[in-house]
Amino acid sequence: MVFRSPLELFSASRLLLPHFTDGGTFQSGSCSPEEPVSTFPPFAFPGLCFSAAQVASVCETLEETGDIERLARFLWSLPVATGACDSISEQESVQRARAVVAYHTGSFRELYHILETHRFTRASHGKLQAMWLEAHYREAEKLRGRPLGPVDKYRVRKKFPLPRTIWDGEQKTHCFKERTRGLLREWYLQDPYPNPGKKRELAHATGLTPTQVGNWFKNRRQRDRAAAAKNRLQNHGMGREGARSLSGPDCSPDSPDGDALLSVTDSDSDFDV
DNA sequence: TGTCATGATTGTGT
DNA sequence: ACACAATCATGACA
Repeated sequence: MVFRSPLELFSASRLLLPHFTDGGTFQSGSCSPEEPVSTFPPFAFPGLCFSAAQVASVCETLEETGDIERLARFLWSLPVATGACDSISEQESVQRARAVVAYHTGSFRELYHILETHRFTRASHGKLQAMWLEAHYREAEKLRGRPLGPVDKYRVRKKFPLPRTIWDGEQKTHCFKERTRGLLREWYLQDPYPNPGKKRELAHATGLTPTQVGNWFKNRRQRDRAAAAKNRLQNHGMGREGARSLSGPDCSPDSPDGDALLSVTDSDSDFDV
């Protein structure tokens, strides 16, 4: 019998390997946080002697097909802690496969350890980051006994930042500079619906992209409208005059909803009232 | 931990 | 294509 690939050979030999699903509990190195990362037997199946590259290739194929159970058995069959295995463990695909298996078996301690102690290339970052976050979300969810909202997830991300092994450290700024915001507010008061030319001009003046400028105006209009609606609701009982006086006579005539209550917001009362 | 302010994204209607 | 509402993401404060 000739095996054309390591995967084929592994497939043929799978009957000899442990099936952790039938009655078995595949929880190697997974059930308790204190357990060592790997409890794979030293040489579960000595008949399989793959080169490091072949092992990596099998890992990649099984990971791609999504057959996590087989991937787990294959990893389990690999030798550990012998000289020849160092080069196998060095393969990124092998570590990534171990991480995938750890994730799918709920062995989150093991997953975190793998991700923290091996440097991965950019190509793997997306998937590994998703696993890191999802694992932490699940743990937090279990702890709290209820699904996490966006803010809860944000806090989990803050508490467990991505390790640099799976993240290039690129940061995004969240708030614009005060000078930038001042400029945007000035222009908004003059025209809350700037044309593309004006947007470009403003983008140049502020150092933002035209998209950012557009987003800022969009958000601003939306929040002004929300504040106006809230105001109307509050003033409902105090008579129409009071409510009307808030919007003023020169309320932008071309505004779509006709109630553009410019800049009477909770947040920006500092500059616009 | 709840809540608010603010930048970004998404889905929908015109 | 554009404006909109709803929502997410992030940072800050109480």
